[in-house]
Amino acid sequence: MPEGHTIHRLAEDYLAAFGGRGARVTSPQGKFGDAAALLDGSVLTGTQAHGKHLFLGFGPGRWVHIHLGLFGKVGFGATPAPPPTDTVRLRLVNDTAYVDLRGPTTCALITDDEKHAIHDRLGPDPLRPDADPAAAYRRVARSRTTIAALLMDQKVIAGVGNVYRAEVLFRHGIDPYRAGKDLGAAEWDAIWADLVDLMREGVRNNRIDTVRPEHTPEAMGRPPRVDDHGGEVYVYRRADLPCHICGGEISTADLAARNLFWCPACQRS
DNA sequence: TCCTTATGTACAA
DNA sequence: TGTACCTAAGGAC
Repeated sequence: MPEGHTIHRLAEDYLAAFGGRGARVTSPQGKFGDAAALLDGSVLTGTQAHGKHLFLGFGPGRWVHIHLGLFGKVGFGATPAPPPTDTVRLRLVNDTAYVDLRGPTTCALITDDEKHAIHDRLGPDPLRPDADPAAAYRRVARSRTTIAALLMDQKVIAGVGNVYRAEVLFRHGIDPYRAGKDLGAAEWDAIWADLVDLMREGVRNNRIDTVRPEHTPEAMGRPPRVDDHGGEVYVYRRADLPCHICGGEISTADLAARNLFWCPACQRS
């Protein structure tokens, strides 16, 4: 499920299963049909991720741009591929593997120029080696917007979604409603470094885990548990449950049409 | 079987 | 700020 770590993992997985070989390309659902016919039989030459955007390269100047949005899902499997259902927007098949893309916000064949335009409107991505955290901080430091909203703004920082947003603010004891301009450079650097660590682990494990070893259920003498999004977290979707650290109730609120979760006792400043 | 919900974004007003 | 888009799972009836 799609925050930046998922997309970077997909870039790796698409390349591992399909890189360097010709693939059958189809769009059983039809919306990508013309482009699929054009790409059918061509070789996947490289993959890239920037934030929540995935790029599949099929030769020079030909990219499939994928954004999963809220509902998009990707499923890999070994051949023989089952008959596709009519929601499969894009299917790749080779001798050994198939992969189905369903429900993406975007699946489009684009040029180099169009790809550049997408990179240009995205902020630095903690998972990319070329990322410049200072560029993100320049925007944060002059904004009256809350830090919770800024972390979700892909122009400011690319790849952070609702889970990492909530979790990283908890891990740093920061009130989600604090204005960006009131965040110090050292605080930003710490948040960025933490996101790099957390999101790299997310790519490795293909899930979001944010709970430090000393706060796991085992360490705290509670029954083991995995949150229903697939990993172990402090606050995301834990409204009204006890905080792992202080035992107080986790709060939730609407912020810019998304669910915000935080511990008002642990995140006071 | 229907209703709600979701780790997202873009556009209109 | 609200709404539209796309899909699937889980819970209520």
